[in-house]
Amino acid sequence: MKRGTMPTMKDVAREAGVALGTVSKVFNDIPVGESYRQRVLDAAQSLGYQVNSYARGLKAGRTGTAALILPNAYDPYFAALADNVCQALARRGYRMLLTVTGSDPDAEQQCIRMVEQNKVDGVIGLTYNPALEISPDVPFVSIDRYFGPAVPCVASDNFGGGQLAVEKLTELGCKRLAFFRIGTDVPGEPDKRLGGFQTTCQQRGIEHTTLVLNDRDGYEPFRTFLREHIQDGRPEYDGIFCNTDRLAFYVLAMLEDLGLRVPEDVQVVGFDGVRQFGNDVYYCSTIVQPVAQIAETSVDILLREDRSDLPSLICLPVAYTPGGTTRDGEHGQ
Amino acid sequence: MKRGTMPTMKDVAREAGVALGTVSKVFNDIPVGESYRQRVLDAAQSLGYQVNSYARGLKAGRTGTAALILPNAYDPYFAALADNVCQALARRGYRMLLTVTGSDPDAEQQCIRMVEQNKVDGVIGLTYNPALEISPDVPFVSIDRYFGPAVPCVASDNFGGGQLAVEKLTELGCKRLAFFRIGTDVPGEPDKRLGGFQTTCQQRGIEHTTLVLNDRDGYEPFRTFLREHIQDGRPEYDGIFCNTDRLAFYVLAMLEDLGLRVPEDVQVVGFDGVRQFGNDVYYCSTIVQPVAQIAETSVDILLREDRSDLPSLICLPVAYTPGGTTRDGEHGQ
DNA sequence: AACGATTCGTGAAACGTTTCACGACCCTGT
DNA sequence: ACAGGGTCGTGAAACGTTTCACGAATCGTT
Repeated sequence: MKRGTMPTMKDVAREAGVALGTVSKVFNDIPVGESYRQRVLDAAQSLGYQVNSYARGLKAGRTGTAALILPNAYDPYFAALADNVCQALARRGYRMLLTVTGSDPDAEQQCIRMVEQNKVDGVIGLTYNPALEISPDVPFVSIDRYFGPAVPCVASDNFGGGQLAVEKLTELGCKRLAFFRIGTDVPGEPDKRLGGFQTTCQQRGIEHTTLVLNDRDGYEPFRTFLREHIQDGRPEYDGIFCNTDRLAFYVLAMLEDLGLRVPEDVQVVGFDGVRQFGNDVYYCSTIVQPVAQIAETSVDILLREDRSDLPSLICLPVAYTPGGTTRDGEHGQ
Repeated sequence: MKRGTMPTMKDVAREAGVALGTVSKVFNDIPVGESYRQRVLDAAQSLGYQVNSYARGLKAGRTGTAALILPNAYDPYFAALADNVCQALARRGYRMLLTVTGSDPDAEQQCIRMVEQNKVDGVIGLTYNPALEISPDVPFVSIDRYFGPAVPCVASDNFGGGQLAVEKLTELGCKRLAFFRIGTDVPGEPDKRLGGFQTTCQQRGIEHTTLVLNDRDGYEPFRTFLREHIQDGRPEYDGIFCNTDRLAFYVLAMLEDLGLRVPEDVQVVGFDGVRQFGNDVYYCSTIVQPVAQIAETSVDILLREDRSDLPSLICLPVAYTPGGTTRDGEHGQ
């Protein structure tokens, strides 16, 4: 970056014949006489002046940048989040610093530090690290993970999602339901999907079971479960609610391997709302998380002026969407 | 962000009993006597000092941040790019500013401006905007789009990819090949996929045709083409090379609708290497772009010290990967 | 017509770094 | 023992903004 070549506020002030402070005011939307404002704008235009946001950041403390911390950026749900948060921030004139941590606790903590050190105006984080230290110096909004009343958390209505899944599977005629889940056991909001499932099943007297695995168990126990629960060529559990779409895909594959037909023999519902390439077609029936709303709300809370009375948990409504790929009726739901 | 609460270099200097400049040197890896260095480090540790990168950015001109500009972040290829670029930058101690433009030319130009104004150290851009003005003040690396000899471009070997697709389809026994493409006609590197396809077909005397559509045409012409090229229940073109995986998915769906079997009746190869959730399973047979290498190389060139003799175009090797979903053998290839 | 209140542009100080000319100190060679 | 050269820590100046106390100008009131 060539230096000395960029015009500064001082140059603009000289060109416009006004004081330095006046120029500053113009670029900070502080009321200034219209004729002055115009002169400054013209001068800035002709000089090609642009505010140096590092000088601004240094002096004013606000930098116009917020950070988003994600485990990774390739998972479709996270990618959608990154996209929407970026747009929501841009709409408010903010830039987005994206950091992927690989879910490594050290890396995450390091990222938070980097971010503090970088003096971003705020941090939105989706992290499963239970021991994460969040500096009280930087506004923080957590997604999908409740850190306690002091840290605002935005999440889907995971409990309601579990409930919805049960309702839909029931509507589709399923009699016996199974809940599948794999993943690190962390105190995140997504845990509540199980709660919603169980509670609703119990309330309605629906036969059900759950199979919750750790990451290290791998997916095979699901296959074993499915294989061992076939009677007379038909599955004992005719409705399967998977904790994520990803798991749902595996389950669909396993069912096919086992010769079970979807949806004739068994119905499958996932969670997340992973779409094909951003259009409105979903790979499988799923509880869709309102990603755009999550992003918008998080940004909204993050940038709120009055930080004295922030909500501690915001649950956004999910929706059931039948799967329909372009391969019409493939999953049949 | 509370102010006045953060310790500064001056505080560290006082605490350590050294001069301001010495502290600065320690944090810039400029040689300093070991005893001094240790004293500074200890003092910084005990005060919880962190370099204020906005002050650094202001004074030194380097900010430790690079920007990545993408049309969006949800497309799997772009998402993978964002992920890998972020990691590559992090490995070098840089942060990544991500901006999504929605491919709107104005937005893109606006982003470039914002980014200049933000004084990032460099910009990596994937943009199809032919009229984009790139400021010579900021180091720029283009991905997938050749702007001329003055702007370094990193891309997959798209021509080679086209060639590879023809070779693989031929190996699989295909006799007549079709190339499908949809998307804005821009002078990007991906154009060369067509060139590689055609050239190779001609060289080897393989019967072939191409069907290139504009975005506004939609996908239906492909369906029409496929329907009109069936004879005796078998497709006249038994090998289809699609410009992107996305298109390949549509084509697979259309083939199924038309009652044509993959791979018995017709083989399909896509381009990009879209994976399921970051593991090594691909949805369909495809020419895989080396995303990690593209990211690494782009960052490498962007941050190169000596900017006097930069390459103008770097093509990275692609690989053919048979599709295999977890739904074993679904696409059969 | 004169005075107080209000509005609004002014310019210097400060933000926390990096950089660089300077000088203190030490080592070597005669 | 002294001069010359080299090493290395020092501290002031500068980076481009924002902020704020100040004073000039304007307006309304008595």
